[in-house]
This record gives sequence, structure tokens and C-alpha cells, in this order.
Amino acid sequence: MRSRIEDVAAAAGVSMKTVSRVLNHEPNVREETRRRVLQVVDELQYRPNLSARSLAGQRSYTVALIYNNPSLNYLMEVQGGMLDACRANHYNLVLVPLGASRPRRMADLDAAFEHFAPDGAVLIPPLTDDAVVLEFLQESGVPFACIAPRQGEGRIGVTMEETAAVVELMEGLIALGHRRIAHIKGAPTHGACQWRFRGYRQAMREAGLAEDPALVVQGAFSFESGMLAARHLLDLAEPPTAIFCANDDMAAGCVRVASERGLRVPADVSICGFDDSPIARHIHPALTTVRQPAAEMGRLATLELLKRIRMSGTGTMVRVAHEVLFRESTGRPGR
Amino acid sequence: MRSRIEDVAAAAGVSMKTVSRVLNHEPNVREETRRRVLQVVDELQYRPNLSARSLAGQRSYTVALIYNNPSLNYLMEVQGGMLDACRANHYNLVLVPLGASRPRRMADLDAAFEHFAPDGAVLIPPLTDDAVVLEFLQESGVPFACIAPRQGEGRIGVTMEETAAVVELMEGLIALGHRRIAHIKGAPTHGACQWRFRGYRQAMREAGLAEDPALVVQGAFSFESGMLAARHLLDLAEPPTAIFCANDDMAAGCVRVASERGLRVPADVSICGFDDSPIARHIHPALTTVRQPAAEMGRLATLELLKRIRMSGTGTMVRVAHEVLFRESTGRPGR
DNA sequence: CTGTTAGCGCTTTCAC
DNA sequence: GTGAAAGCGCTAACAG
Repeated sequence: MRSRIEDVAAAAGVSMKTVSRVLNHEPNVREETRRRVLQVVDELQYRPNLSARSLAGQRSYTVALIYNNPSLNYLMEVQGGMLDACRANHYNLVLVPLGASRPRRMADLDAAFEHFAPDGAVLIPPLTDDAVVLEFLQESGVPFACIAPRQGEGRIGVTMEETAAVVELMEGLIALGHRRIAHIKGAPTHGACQWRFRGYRQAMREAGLAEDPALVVQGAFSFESGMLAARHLLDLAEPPTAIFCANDDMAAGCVRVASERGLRVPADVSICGFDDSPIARHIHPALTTVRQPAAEMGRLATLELLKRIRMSGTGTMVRVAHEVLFRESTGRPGR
Repeated sequence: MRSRIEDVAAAAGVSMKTVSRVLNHEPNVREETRRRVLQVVDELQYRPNLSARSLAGQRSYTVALIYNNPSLNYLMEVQGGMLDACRANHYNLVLVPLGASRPRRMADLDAAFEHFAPDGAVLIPPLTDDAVVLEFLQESGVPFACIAPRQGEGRIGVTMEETAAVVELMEGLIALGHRRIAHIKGAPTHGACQWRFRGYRQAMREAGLAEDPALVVQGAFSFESGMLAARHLLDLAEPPTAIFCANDDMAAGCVRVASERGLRVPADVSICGFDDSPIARHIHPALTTVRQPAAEMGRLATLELLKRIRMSGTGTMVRVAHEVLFRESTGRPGR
């Protein structure tokens, strides 16, 4: 049978409560007592019973990852980082996928919160900017952290300097000699869409390049939407020499369309994306893109969340560094 | 405050135990009583407290997904299917990634099992054939299900007719006129490697084609290993006209090498994979491959596991259908 | 700094 | 068919 806290207490010659104090890093335990307890814990291979702990402590030791059909790769990375942070802090991670429709989202959220009663939650885009979800969380009183929200005011979590990253990427294109640079935007509900578009405009302006509205088209972050947008752009009387896509999936769609049409990338058209998802390295030519450390962001968001769970009011919005990766899909404009 | 079983009992005019019986689908409750209880449950929005239930019932209502660095897409799909099955049965899913080294694997497993005390576990390849992991599970007495194990004897879970699927795919290649067909094998520790190779050999034999050992090379399921193997094959004095890879990542690596060398796919060389992972549709040309319903397999494996958890000795090894998808990467051998 | 006493909300056992 | 009482293993509140 598994040993209980009572057994540890008896073997260490202290009360259950003292053992509990040691295990929960509470103050008011003499150093010697603490050491003795820890030794017995080790000898007896004692592991606290999660259910008993939760029941008595009115906490679930669970953190929810709330998501809504984003890129699987991105989700997987964030999830991995969160898992690390959770394990390190003896927290459990519960996945909460939300349905597409608004009432469905509410029902899913509600069911998951009723069932798991998470102590906190992490939101990833585009849910970080979903009014319905945000209101639910605010009302529930459960602390939450956001990853890359459009609006980070008064929130905790992690952000990246997306605009700055895009400017850097665009400066690279401009330095290569590109003047007609197109942009395929992401889904408008997604915070990143805004930041990345802003970076595009800023770089164009700073380089003294006129912005041609015909060169900015709406995408939806999917491979297919990238193909559609690419066809549109390449059909223009004066097609762009470079296309900056708001994510890699759309950029891959562009590359595919270019290949189908017999265009060489980057000789005929340069293409770049954002995210550095696996597809960026797997297609030919490999995509120039911006790497965002999704796993690290998941880990950090979780750590900030745990701070807030442990002490209300703590936790901040931390910034992580990006990295612009120039690979094969961009080059000098051809002729 | 959240309502408790006591509140429901009081409102329905029965004992707590009767409510418990209804909620757990136990026998010995009159139909009328059951109906009344359920109505009160609905009115009071009663949701059982997981921790209390686990503590009293000596069960965690948790199922573990044990994995070890497989393809992320595959993992994600299986995970999604398991999540569905878990939600539908009010079970929790806990992710248990295992480290690379053998002692590390044991430590990870042990820690996760001590901490979460899962009621059951699902293994995915290549862990389905890992002696250390299997022994641990057997000794722990925790029921487990396997997805696509090499050896399904006496186990429960899900399998696919991998060999038959490969034969079908190979027959397609042969019908197109291919005679020199190469095979890039998967990692030898992986059960699938064996089944897929077997299908390759069987199809060659049945078509009366001589097997050239030079055309069978070892890969490791990664994109990079596919590139290496492809270079080797395409450098042969008499290169193959078609290459069947044990998974899509390696096939994508082959396509990339072919593109780099200016070879046209499929005019100069046909390439096909296995899995129908997203990359299969995202590269150009899109890959001919075999779709395995990973999400469905995750769901079914979980359902079999839950059967066994609920009644020892029940649960079986179920088979799911595959689908061979002929797309753009295969065609008649050129010249 | 340490211990005692009550529960947390549910299931189990056994009696009716 | 149904119910009463006794825990599951832990933490909270308070007393020392």
C-alpha cells in the first residue's frame, strides 16, 4: 500500500500538519524538523494523494489550456512548454478545445470549468482577443494568462515584438532591392494580424515606399487562403516581386502556386512567412520567416500564471525575443 | 456556492447514496426515483466534485497518453481523438511524454504514475513495442491499450491493416508501369517499419518482380533521413523509377532532394509516403500516400481501454479501415 | 514553532 | 429498492 501523510508523521515523530507544512513550503518549521521530515518522505517514497489534497485544499492544482482551432504545430509547441512548467510545479495540464460557434464556445468553457475547476487558464490566439471568452474568465474569477494578445493592457502572459520583427524582415527584403512588396494578412480576428500588418506598413513608410492597396490582400492563415491570395497577386498587371505572408502556412500556399505556374522562387518572386513552423523547412525552397519561441512562450505564460495563482496581483506580461531567419525563399528581384 | 450531492438528495427526497447510484448508473433504483433525481440534478445544475469522487472511489478518472517523440502531427491527431473519448466519458486525459534514455523513461513513467495514478493508459508507436515500458505497465497492473502495435497478441487497442494498405499502394505503382521500386524503411524499433516493409516485399513478390537489396535503404522517419536516403538512391547507377517511403516526412524529404536536383516528380521519379500527414498536401507535388485515421484510432483505443477499466477482461483489438490516396507525386515512369 | 480537531464531497459497506 | 454511518487522505482553523 501507498504510504500516507499519517505514516510519515508517525515515522518522523511529528504531527500530520507539520509534514503538510514541510511539503507545502510553509513557514514555521524548524530546519532540523524539516530535514527529518524530508528524509522520512524519501525513505517511505511518500507521494501526496492529489485528490485528497485538492478536496481538502479547495484547489484542483490544474491549469487549463484554452484553444480554438489554431495551427496544430503552434498548439503543440505551446502545449509542450506548458507541460514542462506544469510538471515542474506539480500542476496538471488540462486541454480545453472550444467549438466554433459562440454558444458552443460558452458551453464548452462552462462544462470544462465546472468539471475540472482549474486554478488558472492560459489563452492562445485568437482566443486572447475573444470578448466572450474574456468575459467568462473575468466573471469566473479564475486567473488567466495570455500568449501574444492584441491588447495586453492589464493582463499577464507573454508577448513578442511582432511589429519590430516584421520591420526587420521587411528591411531585409528592401535591402535586397524589392520595391513592390505585397502582404497577405491573417484572419482579422487574430491579434497577430494587426501587429504584422502594422510592421509591414511601418517598414514601407520608413523606406519611403508608396503603399499600393492592391498589394495588400486578406488571408485567413490557412494554406488554402494563401493559395487564393497568391493567385490574385500574381494575376495583377504589375505583380509584386516579393510577398510577405502573415504566417508560414499561407507562405507555403504561395510557394505552391508559384511552382504550379512555373515561377521560380526567389528568382521570379520572393516569398516569406512568419512562425517558423516545420513546413517552413520542409518545402522547397525553405522559407524565410520569423521564429517565435512558442514552447518557451507557453512555459513562461504558465509560470506567470502560477505566480498569480499563488499570490493575487503578481505576475506580469513578459517579452520574449524573436529571430528573423533568412533562408532560400527570398533573394534579389529577378528580371 | 456549488451544489453538493447532499443538496440534490434533500431536494429529491432521497438519500445521498441513491443519488450516487443514479449518477453512476448503478442498478437497484426504481425508474421513477431515477427520473426524479435526474430532474433535480438538472435544476440544481449539479456537477460532481472530481476530487471527492476520486478520493472516495479510489480512482482517478484519468487516462494517460504515453508517448515518446513521435511525429507531432500524428500525436496531435491521436490526442484529439482521445480527448473526445475522454470528455464523452467524463474522464481526464493526462499527457505523459517520456525522455529518450531508458532510465529516463522509467523515471518519467514512475513519476507520472505516482502523481496522477491514472486508471489506464494508451501507448502509441514506437512505445507499443518498448519492453521496458510494457513491463512497467504489466507490473503496475494498470490496464493499457495500444495503437498500431507490432505485436497485438493478447492486447487491446487498435490496429490498421498496414501491410494490406501498402500492398494496395504498391499495386498502384506497378499498374502504372513501375518495375524498379525502392523502399525507404522506417526506424527499426518502430512496429510500423516491419509491417510496411512486409507489404513492399509481398507486393513485389506477387507481381513477380525481383527484389533488389540495393533498392531498400534504412531511414529513421525524419525528413532529413528521407533526404539522405533519397540522395543515395538517386545516385545509384540504375536509380529507381519510384520510391515508396515508410512515412510522409521521409517522402517529403525525397521530393525536396528531387527538386534540388532538377528532377521532375513524377515524370522522372514517382514518390509516395504513408500517413497522410498535413505535409502530404502542402508540398508540391502533393504526395500519394495512405491515410490512417489517427484521431479515430485514438478515440477507439480509449474506448476499448475504458471498457477494460470498467470490467477487467473486456476490450478487444479493433481494426480500422485505411484509404490509399493517389495524388500528384506518382505517375507513369518517364523517359 | 507545533499539534488537535474538523471537515472537504463523495463512495463504500452493510443494514434494512 | 433504499438509507445511515464510516471513512478516502489531506489541509484549514485555531489552540497552544
